[in-house]
Amino acid sequence: MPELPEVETVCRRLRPFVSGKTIQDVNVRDAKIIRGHEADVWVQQLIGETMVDVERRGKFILFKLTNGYLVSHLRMEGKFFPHSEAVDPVKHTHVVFTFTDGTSLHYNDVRKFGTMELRTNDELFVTPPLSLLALEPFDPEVTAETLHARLNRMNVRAIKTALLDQSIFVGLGNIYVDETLFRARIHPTRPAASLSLTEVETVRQEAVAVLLEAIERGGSTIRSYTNPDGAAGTFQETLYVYGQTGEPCHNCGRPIEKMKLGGRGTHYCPHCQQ
DNA sequence: AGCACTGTTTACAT
DNA sequence: TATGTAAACAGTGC
Repeated sequence: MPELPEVETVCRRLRPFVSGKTIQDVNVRDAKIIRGHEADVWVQQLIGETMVDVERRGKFILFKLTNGYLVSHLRMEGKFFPHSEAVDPVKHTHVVFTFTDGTSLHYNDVRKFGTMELRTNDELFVTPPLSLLALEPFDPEVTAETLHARLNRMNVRAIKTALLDQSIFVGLGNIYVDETLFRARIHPTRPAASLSLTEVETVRQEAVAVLLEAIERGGSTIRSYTNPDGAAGTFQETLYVYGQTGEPCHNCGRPIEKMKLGGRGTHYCPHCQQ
């Protein structure tokens, strides 16, 4: 489901809801979601903790606790739903946080790919998964020079595959990487090492622009994504290539094509992206 | 009915 | 080491 803009939207919604709330109980209905601890041990560590803030790093949600962090990744279908009144869990509700004020936070995940794990303050950024991430895409230290140098070290890897690698560039997923490469007019199969410094700068700028515009629009709802209020995003209305197979290209009018690259559906304009 | 597809990541084989 | 493939799971659409 979510790429960086969707995760940012979720964090913005959850922040005012959970901040300052103390965890009274946690009901783990499917332990598969919990990583690093047995579920009962994990629950005991959380009870009594107060959620101080909600932060985002890449596509990860960081619930800042009185002691340490709860790190969560939604993967394909994970969703957090805040509830002000008691609500019964539904079929795909796997974790329920109940706060001392009677409100609750439900984690639903149809495919059960999502994860939650605890980290101490000291561990947070020096242990996986966060230690494996490149800098945030909006960080001024992410420059064409550093990115170009990194991409140049690769042998045959396609630029799309490289940009999806969160250790190289953070935040893009399958929708936004296709949109980025269309806007940059770069073919997704171009070897990453073949891009000039100028082309890398164009890609970087377009990636940042796409991510920021998508955040502005509350993300993209293609099939199942909603924000924690159940509302859809609107960025899907402005997609140029993702899911636009056969539709006319906004630049040249020729049909958008779809191919398979690295196991992912890949949308592009064969004329505008040479 | 059965197969291919899905917004992610990573374990494993080569 | 780096890269490609399969797998985790459930649902949808052809």
